[in-house]
Amino acid sequence: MTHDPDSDRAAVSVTVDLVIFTVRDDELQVLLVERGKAPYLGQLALPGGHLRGKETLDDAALRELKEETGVDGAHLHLEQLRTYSDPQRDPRGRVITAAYLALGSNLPVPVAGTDAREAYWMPVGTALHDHMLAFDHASILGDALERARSKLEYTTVATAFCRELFTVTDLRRVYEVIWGSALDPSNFRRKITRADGFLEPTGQRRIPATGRPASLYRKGPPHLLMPPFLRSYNGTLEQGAQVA
Amino acid sequence: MTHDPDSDRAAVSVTVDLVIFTVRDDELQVLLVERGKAPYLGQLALPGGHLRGKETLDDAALRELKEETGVDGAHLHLEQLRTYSDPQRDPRGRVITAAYLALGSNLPVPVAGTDAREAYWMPVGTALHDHMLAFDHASILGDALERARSKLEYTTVATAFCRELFTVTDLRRVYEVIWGSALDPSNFRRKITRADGFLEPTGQRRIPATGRPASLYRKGPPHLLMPPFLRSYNGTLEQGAQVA
DNA sequence: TCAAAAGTGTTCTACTTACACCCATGC
DNA sequence: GCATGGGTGTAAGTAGAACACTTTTGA
Repeated sequence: MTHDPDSDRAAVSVTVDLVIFTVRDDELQVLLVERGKAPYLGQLALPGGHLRGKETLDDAALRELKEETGVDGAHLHLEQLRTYSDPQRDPRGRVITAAYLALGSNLPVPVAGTDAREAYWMPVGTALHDHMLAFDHASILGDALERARSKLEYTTVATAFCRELFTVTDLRRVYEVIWGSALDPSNFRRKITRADGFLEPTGQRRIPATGRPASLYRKGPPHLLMPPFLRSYNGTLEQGAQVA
Repeated sequence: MTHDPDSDRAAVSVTVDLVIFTVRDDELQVLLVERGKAPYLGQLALPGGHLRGKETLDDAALRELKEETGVDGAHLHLEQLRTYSDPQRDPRGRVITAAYLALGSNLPVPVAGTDAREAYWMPVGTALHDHMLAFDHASILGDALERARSKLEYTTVATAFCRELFTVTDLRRVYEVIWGSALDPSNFRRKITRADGFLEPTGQRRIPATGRPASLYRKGPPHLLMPPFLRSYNGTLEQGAQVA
């Protein structure tokens, strides 16, 4: 916010990139678009676009989300992830990008975007392989994945991946898919049904193909999980980016 | 990162603002500068400056930190907090700012900055009162405070507030000052001396004015605290910014 | 009656909490 | 000695992990 008239201020373009996660086919998938022009022509990239004159980054993220998925943002979780600013990240010039993380359920198979790009859902593991993504998007995607994983520990956002009505088992599958590990059904049920405000009972039930019907719940308001629901102890992992 | 040649791209200036925290006089204090020009002439603000052509935001944050405190960043913790982008946040025009959080110990009383601004350490509680800060800096400072508080739960960054050599009680005071609540000395000691890699014993001791000498430790490498060291249960607080 | 999934109960262990108590130093 | 802070021990309560067991449905 200050004040050095003699410094060489960068002429900067600002974009917003979206990491849109959903759970499909028992996998965590991310929405990617095929680039229609250079650089990285034909390669896959995160959806995104330029910040406009009168909007906040949040506005821009919501607008891009709507353009790419047709979803209006009311029923999904959207949060700012981090801003990426390597001067070399875009060969065309100085472009910094604010990355956003969006978590949703039941997101539509995307239609062609505004400039006729093809968009696809792809498993996150696949997208992270082999320099498949343009720019620094693999790095952004990696950060988003870690953020999603840890948010599942400390908050109730996992419900953002579920439909309007869902069972405890539906929610457990979200955790299992995103954490990549199996959870004990009994302990999971106890934990989250006790956590105040995580689930709202509806009294309705869902009859499965086979087996006992399951109670259906609605998501409660998003909040912190207290106590948190920790992944199994991995040892020592650095949390968050540190500069120095 | 994309691709709408016809959109009205914003002409944006990019700055970096620093929330530099230190513990002085048993209080959490933040470094503020007195603005030397309009807008908000004479008011207090977070130190910061414009992003330059060939640097990352991290580089810019380190540079500003050095300019404001003379500290070279090697001995403190620095991380990106969030980017603030309200179109009205700066009356001069479109300026978005990437806020950084810096945690340090024993930071010097700042000298006059490059453009002869006065800089002060001020208790965070005081700085948050009464619209004292320029721009949206009170909001940034509030976010930084919450980030610092929660990082103390999940990581070992609290040692960033301590000098080279410190006692368990020194570290406990950091937690008490930042969380604003008293902690049981016995349980605190057990918890953090067990946490692998939090503290490195030095074999040295410090003789206090009165009482038994205390063992001196050095900080271990920063990492996640597992299991975390949770603040006492506050109920339901929203963690992190959510857009929709 | 059987398979399958939902849901409950039980035991063991580990961690938190609260607090009593001992230790090492200066005065 | 005694005051002061450093440091250890311990018992009660709570939460997680593992897993046996019961319930409810369709076939």
